[in-house]
Amino acid sequence: MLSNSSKYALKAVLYLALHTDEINKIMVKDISERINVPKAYIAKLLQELSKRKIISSTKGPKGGFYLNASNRNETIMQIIEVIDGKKKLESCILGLEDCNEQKPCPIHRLISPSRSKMITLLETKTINDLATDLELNKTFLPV
Amino acid sequence: MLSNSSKYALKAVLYLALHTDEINKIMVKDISERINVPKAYIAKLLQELSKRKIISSTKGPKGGFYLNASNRNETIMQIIEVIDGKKKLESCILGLEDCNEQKPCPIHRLISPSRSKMITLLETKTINDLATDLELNKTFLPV
DNA sequence: ATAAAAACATGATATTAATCATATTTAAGA
DNA sequence: TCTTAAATATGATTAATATCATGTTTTTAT
Repeated sequence: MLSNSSKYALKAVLYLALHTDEINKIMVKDISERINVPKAYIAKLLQELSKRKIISSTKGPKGGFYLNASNRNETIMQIIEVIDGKKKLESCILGLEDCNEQKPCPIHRLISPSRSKMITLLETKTINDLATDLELNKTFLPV
Repeated sequence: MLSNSSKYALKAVLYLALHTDEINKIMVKDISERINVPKAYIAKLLQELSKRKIISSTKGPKGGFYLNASNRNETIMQIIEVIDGKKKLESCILGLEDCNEQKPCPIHRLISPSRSKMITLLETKTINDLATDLELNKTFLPV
Protein backbone atom coordinates (compact mmCIF):
# COMPACT_ATOMS: atom_id res chain seq x y z
CA MET A 1 0.00 0.00 0.00
CA LEU A 2 2.70 2.46 0.98
CA SER A 3 6.22 2.41 -0.37
CA ASN A 4 9.11 1.77 1.97
CA SER A 5 10.01 5.39 1.52
CA SER A 6 6.64 6.59 2.81
CA LYS A 7 6.80 4.25 5.76
CA TYR A 8 10.24 5.51 6.68
CA ALA A 9 9.19 9.11 6.21
CA LEU A 10 6.18 8.70 8.48
CA LYS A 11 8.25 7.05 11.17
CA ALA A 12 10.80 9.81 10.95
CA VAL A 13 8.24 12.60 11.15
CA LEU A 14 6.54 10.97 14.13
CA TYR A 15 9.90 10.70 15.80
CA LEU A 16 10.51 14.37 15.15
CA ALA A 17 7.08 15.19 16.57
CA LEU A 18 7.93 13.48 19.83
CA HIS A 19 11.50 14.65 20.25
CA THR A 20 12.05 18.00 18.62
CA ASP A 21 10.93 21.62 18.51
CA GLU A 22 12.45 24.94 17.42
CA ILE A 23 15.02 24.64 20.19
CA ASN A 24 15.78 20.94 20.23
CA LYS A 25 16.73 19.71 16.83
CA ILE A 26 18.01 16.33 15.81
CA MET A 27 20.48 15.47 13.14
CA VAL A 28 20.08 12.85 10.51
CA LYS A 29 22.64 10.53 12.02
CA ASP A 30 20.70 10.27 15.27
CA ILE A 31 17.28 9.96 13.72
CA SER A 32 18.59 7.23 11.47
CA GLU A 33 19.76 5.19 14.46
CA ARG A 34 16.58 5.77 16.42
CA ILE A 35 14.16 4.72 13.74
CA ASN A 36 16.46 2.07 12.34
CA VAL A 37 16.62 3.31 8.75
CA PRO A 38 19.91 3.73 6.83
CA LYS A 39 21.36 7.21 7.24
CA ALA A 40 21.80 8.09 3.59
CA TYR A 41 18.32 6.88 2.77
CA ILE A 42 16.43 8.72 5.48
CA ALA A 43 18.56 11.81 4.80
CA LYS A 44 17.26 11.98 1.26
CA LEU A 45 13.67 11.62 2.41
CA LEU A 46 14.03 14.25 5.12
CA GLN A 47 15.57 16.67 2.65
CA GLU A 48 12.61 16.23 0.35
CA LEU A 49 10.13 16.75 3.18
CA SER A 50 12.04 19.81 4.26
CA LYS A 51 12.05 21.28 0.79
CA ARG A 52 8.28 20.82 0.70
CA LYS A 53 7.89 22.47 4.13
CA ILE A 54 6.45 19.37 5.78
CA ILE A 55 9.29 19.48 8.26
CA SER A 56 11.84 22.14 9.20
CA SER A 57 15.60 22.19 9.22
CA THR A 58 18.59 24.41 9.76
CA LYS A 59 22.04 23.87 8.38
CA GLY A 60 25.37 24.14 10.08
CA PRO A 61 26.54 23.42 13.61
CA LYS A 62 23.67 22.98 16.09
CA GLY A 63 21.46 22.50 13.10
CA GLY A 64 19.22 19.58 12.33
CA PHE A 65 15.65 18.65 11.61
CA TYR A 66 12.63 19.55 13.72
CA LEU A 67 8.92 20.27 13.58
CA ASN A 68 7.42 23.67 14.21
CA ALA A 69 3.78 24.29 15.12
CA SER A 70 2.76 24.57 11.50
CA ASN A 71 4.52 21.32 10.59
CA ARG A 72 2.58 19.55 13.30
CA ASN A 73 -0.66 20.36 11.57
CA GLU A 74 0.30 18.64 8.37
CA THR A 75 -1.70 15.52 7.68
CA ILE A 76 -0.49 11.99 7.17
CA MET A 77 -1.63 12.17 3.58
CA GLN A 78 0.56 15.17 2.87
CA ILE A 79 3.62 13.17 3.80
CA ILE A 80 2.52 10.24 1.66
CA GLU A 81 1.82 12.54 -1.25
CA VAL A 82 5.24 14.15 -1.13
CA ILE A 83 6.99 10.80 -1.11
CA ASP A 84 4.74 8.51 -3.17
CA GLY A 85 2.62 10.93 -5.16
CA LYS A 86 -1.13 11.37 -4.94
CA LYS A 87 -2.40 8.92 -7.51
CA LYS A 88 -0.92 5.86 -5.89
CA LEU A 89 -3.62 5.55 -3.23
CA GLU A 90 -6.51 6.72 -5.33
CA SER A 91 -6.14 4.97 -8.66
CA CYS A 92 -8.32 2.05 -9.74
CA ILE A 93 -7.40 -1.16 -8.01
CA LEU A 94 -7.20 -2.91 -11.38
CA GLY A 95 -5.22 -0.04 -12.84
CA LEU A 96 -7.97 0.84 -15.32
CA GLU A 97 -7.80 4.35 -16.66
CA ASP A 98 -11.53 4.59 -17.30
CA CYS A 99 -12.83 3.22 -14.02
CA ASN A 100 -15.13 5.57 -12.13
CA GLU A 101 -18.40 5.74 -10.22
CA GLN A 102 -20.41 5.75 -13.42
CA LYS A 103 -18.54 2.93 -15.09
CA PRO A 104 -16.98 1.02 -12.23
CA CYS A 105 -14.68 -1.94 -12.67
CA PRO A 106 -15.79 -5.22 -11.09
CA ILE A 107 -13.97 -4.47 -7.85
CA HIS A 108 -14.65 -0.75 -7.63
CA ARG A 109 -17.92 -0.71 -5.70
CA LEU A 110 -16.71 -3.53 -3.55
CA ILE A 111 -13.81 -1.68 -2.04
CA SER A 112 -14.62 1.94 -2.80
CA PRO A 113 -16.38 2.72 0.51
CA SER A 114 -13.60 1.23 2.62
CA ARG A 115 -10.95 2.92 0.61
CA SER A 116 -12.62 6.33 0.64
CA LYS A 117 -12.99 6.07 4.38
CA MET A 118 -9.33 5.23 4.73
CA ILE A 119 -8.23 8.09 2.53
CA THR A 120 -10.43 10.57 4.37
CA LEU A 121 -8.89 9.52 7.66
CA LEU A 122 -5.39 9.92 6.31
CA GLU A 123 -6.33 13.34 4.98
CA THR A 124 -7.82 14.39 8.29
CA LYS A 125 -5.43 13.14 10.92
CA THR A 126 -2.49 15.39 11.63
CA ILE A 127 0.99 14.56 12.82
CA ASN A 128 0.00 16.21 16.05
CA ASP A 129 -2.98 13.91 16.50
CA LEU A 130 -0.79 10.86 16.12
CA ALA A 131 1.93 12.27 18.35
CA THR A 132 -0.61 12.89 21.09
CA ASP A 133 -1.76 9.27 20.97
CA LEU A 134 1.84 8.16 21.27
CA GLU A 135 2.46 10.43 24.24
CA LEU A 136 -0.60 9.05 26.01
CA ASN A 137 0.62 5.51 25.34
CA LYS A 138 -2.47 4.81 23.34
CA THR A 139 -0.25 3.74 20.45
CA PHE A 140 3.33 2.56 20.03
CA LEU A 141 6.20 2.94 17.63
CA PRO A 142 8.45 -0.11 18.04
CA VAL A 143 11.06 0.63 15.43
CA MET B 1 -1.87 -1.82 -3.30
CA LEU B 2 -1.77 -4.62 -5.85
CA SER B 3 1.21 -5.38 -8.06
CA ASN B 4 0.87 -5.04 -11.80
CA SER B 5 1.02 -8.80 -11.95
CA SER B 6 -2.02 -9.20 -9.71
CA LYS B 7 -3.95 -6.62 -11.68
CA TYR B 8 -3.18 -8.40 -14.94
CA ALA B 9 -4.02 -11.77 -13.42
CA LEU B 10 -7.39 -10.54 -12.20
CA LYS B 11 -8.24 -9.05 -15.57
CA ALA B 12 -7.27 -12.26 -17.28
CA VAL B 13 -9.30 -14.46 -14.97
CA LEU B 14 -12.34 -12.24 -15.34
CA TYR B 15 -11.94 -12.43 -19.09
CA LEU B 16 -11.80 -16.21 -18.85
CA ALA B 17 -14.90 -16.19 -16.68
CA LEU B 18 -16.84 -14.33 -19.35
CA HIS B 19 -15.57 -16.11 -22.43
CA THR B 20 -14.56 -19.67 -21.65
CA ASP B 21 -15.76 -23.00 -20.29
CA GLU B 22 -14.71 -26.64 -20.61
CA ILE B 23 -15.62 -26.54 -24.29
CA ASN B 24 -14.56 -23.08 -25.34
CA LYS B 25 -10.97 -22.42 -24.40
CA ILE B 26 -8.80 -19.48 -25.27
CA MET B 27 -5.12 -19.41 -25.97
CA VAL B 28 -2.66 -17.05 -24.46
CA LYS B 29 -2.13 -15.13 -27.67
CA ASP B 30 -5.79 -14.15 -27.84
CA ILE B 31 -6.22 -13.34 -24.19
CA SER B 32 -3.13 -11.18 -24.33
CA GLU B 33 -4.63 -9.10 -27.13
CA ARG B 34 -8.03 -8.85 -25.51
CA ILE B 35 -6.86 -7.64 -22.12
CA ASN B 36 -3.98 -5.65 -23.54
CA VAL B 37 -1.15 -7.25 -21.61
CA PRO B 38 2.07 -8.50 -23.23
CA LYS B 39 1.81 -12.12 -24.31
CA ALA B 40 4.92 -13.46 -22.60
CA TYR B 41 4.03 -11.70 -19.38
CA ILE B 42 0.44 -12.86 -19.09
CA ALA B 43 1.50 -16.34 -20.18
CA LYS B 44 3.75 -16.64 -17.18
CA LEU B 45 1.00 -15.49 -14.83
CA LEU B 46 -1.58 -17.84 -16.34
CA GLN B 47 0.80 -20.76 -16.02
CA GLU B 48 1.28 -20.00 -12.36
CA LEU B 49 -2.48 -19.72 -11.78
CA SER B 50 -2.98 -22.97 -13.63
CA LYS B 51 -0.37 -24.78 -11.59
CA ARG B 52 -2.17 -23.59 -8.47
CA LYS B 53 -5.54 -24.77 -9.82
CA ILE B 54 -7.06 -21.30 -9.84
CA ILE B 55 -7.67 -21.68 -13.56
CA SER B 56 -7.65 -24.67 -15.92
CA SER B 57 -5.72 -25.45 -19.07
CA THR B 58 -5.06 -28.14 -21.64
CA LYS B 59 -2.01 -28.42 -23.84
CA GLY B 60 -1.81 -29.14 -27.51
CA PRO B 61 -3.99 -28.25 -30.48
CA LYS B 62 -7.46 -27.05 -29.43
CA GLY B 63 -5.99 -26.47 -26.04
CA GLY B 64 -5.93 -23.26 -24.06
CA PHE B 65 -6.99 -21.73 -20.78
CA TYR B 66 -10.49 -21.80 -19.31
CA LEU B 67 -12.44 -21.82 -16.07
CA ASN B 68 -14.40 -24.79 -14.81
CA ALA B 69 -17.16 -24.60 -12.20
CA SER B 70 -14.73 -25.06 -9.35
CA ASN B 71 -12.44 -22.33 -10.67
CA ARG B 72 -15.37 -19.94 -10.71
CA ASN B 73 -15.77 -20.28 -6.98
CA GLU B 74 -12.26 -19.14 -6.22
CA THR B 75 -12.13 -15.79 -4.47
CA ILE B 76 -10.40 -12.62 -5.58
CA MET B 77 -8.05 -12.96 -2.66
CA GLN B 78 -6.88 -16.37 -3.79
CA ILE B 79 -5.68 -14.90 -7.04
CA ILE B 80 -3.92 -12.07 -5.27
CA GLU B 81 -2.30 -14.51 -2.86
CA VAL B 82 -0.94 -16.71 -5.61
CA ILE B 83 0.60 -13.77 -7.41
CA ASP B 84 1.57 -11.31 -4.67
CA GLY B 85 1.66 -13.49 -1.57
CA LYS B 86 -0.51 -13.18 1.50
CA LYS B 87 1.39 -10.81 3.73
CA LYS B 88 1.38 -7.92 1.31
CA LEU B 89 -2.17 -6.82 2.06
CA GLU B 90 -2.20 -7.63 5.73
CA SER B 91 1.06 -6.34 7.11
CA CYS B 92 1.31 -3.18 9.23
CA ILE B 93 0.95 -0.03 7.19
CA LEU B 94 4.18 1.30 8.69
CA GLY B 95 5.89 -2.02 8.14
CA LEU B 96 6.35 -2.62 11.87
CA GLU B 97 6.89 -6.22 12.85
CA ASP B 98 5.42 -5.80 16.32
CA CYS B 99 2.28 -3.89 15.46
CA ASN B 100 -0.94 -5.57 16.58
CA GLU B 101 -4.28 -4.89 18.26
CA GLN B 102 -2.68 -4.87 21.70
CA LYS B 103 0.24 -2.64 20.76
CA PRO B 104 -0.96 -0.77 17.69
CA CYS B 105 1.16 1.64 15.72
CA PRO B 106 -0.11 5.23 15.43
CA ILE B 107 -2.00 4.48 12.23
CA HIS B 108 -3.23 1.00 13.06
CA ARG B 109 -6.57 1.78 14.73
CA LEU B 110 -7.19 4.52 12.23
CA ILE B 111 -7.25 2.31 9.21
CA SER B 112 -7.71 -1.15 10.65
CA PRO B 113 -11.53 -1.26 10.36
CA SER B 114 -11.52 -0.11 6.75
CA ARG B 115 -8.77 -2.45 5.81
CA SER B 116 -10.28 -5.46 7.53
CA LYS B 117 -13.52 -4.77 5.75
CA MET B 118 -11.75 -4.59 2.43
CA ILE B 119 -9.86 -7.81 3.01
CA THR B 120 -13.00 -9.64 4.07
CA LEU B 121 -14.73 -8.57 0.89
CA LEU B 122 -11.84 -9.75 -1.24
CA GLU B 123 -11.87 -13.05 0.62
CA THR B 124 -15.61 -13.45 0.15
CA LYS B 125 -16.32 -12.41 -3.41
CA THR B 126 -15.79 -15.09 -5.99
CA ILE B 127 -14.83 -14.82 -9.62
CA ASN B 128 -18.34 -15.91 -10.39
CA ASP B 129 -19.83 -13.04 -8.39
CA LEU B 130 -17.79 -10.52 -10.33
CA ALA B 131 -18.49 -12.17 -13.66
CA THR B 132 -22.22 -12.00 -12.99
CA ASP B 133 -22.02 -8.27 -12.33
CA LEU B 134 -20.18 -7.83 -15.60
CA GLU B 135 -22.77 -9.86 -17.51
CA LEU B 136 -25.55 -7.74 -16.06
CA ASN B 137 -23.70 -4.59 -17.08
CA LYS B 138 -23.52 -3.53 -13.49
CA THR B 139 -19.76 -3.22 -13.87
CA PHE B 140 -17.31 -2.80 -16.72
CA LEU B 141 -13.89 -3.94 -17.78
CA PRO B 142 -12.47 -1.35 -20.18
CA VAL B 143 -9.08 -2.84 -20.86
C1' DA C 1 3.83 -42.60 -36.24
C1' DT C 2 4.38 -37.87 -37.20
C1' DA C 3 3.62 -32.91 -37.60
C1' DA C 4 1.76 -29.10 -35.66
C1' DA C 5 -0.36 -26.47 -31.93
C1' DA C 6 -0.77 -25.44 -27.70
C1' DA C 7 0.81 -24.86 -22.57
C1' DC C 8 4.95 -25.40 -19.51
C1' DA C 9 9.50 -24.47 -17.52
C1' DT C 10 13.26 -21.81 -17.23
C1' DG C 11 16.00 -18.13 -17.61
C1' DA C 12 17.47 -13.45 -19.62
C1' DT C 13 16.83 -8.49 -19.95
C1' DA C 14 14.92 -4.02 -18.77
C1' DT C 15 12.83 -0.84 -15.74
C1' DT C 16 11.79 0.99 -11.36
C1' DA C 17 12.40 1.38 -6.45
C1' DA C 18 15.57 1.13 -2.73
C1' DT C 19 19.94 2.12 -0.97
C1' DC C 20 24.43 4.28 -0.72
C1' DA C 21 28.17 7.91 -1.58
C1' DT C 22 30.06 12.41 -1.95
C1' DA C 23 30.96 17.11 -3.16
C1' DT C 24 28.62 21.70 -2.10
C1' DT C 25 26.38 25.12 0.70
C1' DT C 26 25.15 27.28 4.99
C1' DA C 27 25.52 28.67 9.77
C1' DA C 28 27.73 28.72 14.43
C1' DG C 29 31.35 29.70 17.32
C1' DA C 30 36.20 30.53 18.25
C1' DT D 1 37.16 35.49 9.22
C1' DC D 2 38.23 30.65 9.57
C1' DT D 3 37.08 26.13 10.91
C1' DT D 4 33.80 22.89 11.61
C1' DA D 5 29.27 20.80 11.71
C1' DA D 6 25.35 20.34 9.82
C1' DA D 7 21.83 20.01 5.76
C1' DT D 8 21.51 19.99 0.53
C1' DA D 9 22.05 18.51 -4.23
C1' DT D 10 23.25 15.23 -7.21
C1' DG D 11 24.30 11.06 -8.84
C1' DA D 12 25.91 5.98 -8.47
C1' DT D 13 24.91 1.36 -7.16
C1' DT D 14 22.03 -2.54 -5.80
C1' DA D 15 17.81 -5.13 -5.44
C1' DA D 16 13.24 -6.09 -6.73
C1' DT D 17 9.58 -6.05 -10.32
C1' DA D 18 8.18 -6.19 -14.64
C1' DT D 19 8.90 -7.75 -19.17
C1' DC D 20 10.61 -10.69 -22.84
C1' DA D 21 12.51 -15.00 -25.17
C1' DT D 22 13.01 -19.78 -26.11
C1' DG D 23 13.53 -24.63 -25.80
C1' DT D 24 10.52 -28.75 -23.89
C1' DT D 25 6.45 -31.36 -23.23
C1' DT D 26 1.88 -32.74 -24.23
C1' DT D 27 -2.05 -33.48 -27.17
C1' DT D 28 -4.71 -33.57 -31.42
C1' DA D 29 -5.38 -34.85 -36.09
C1' DT D 30 -3.55 -36.71 -40.14
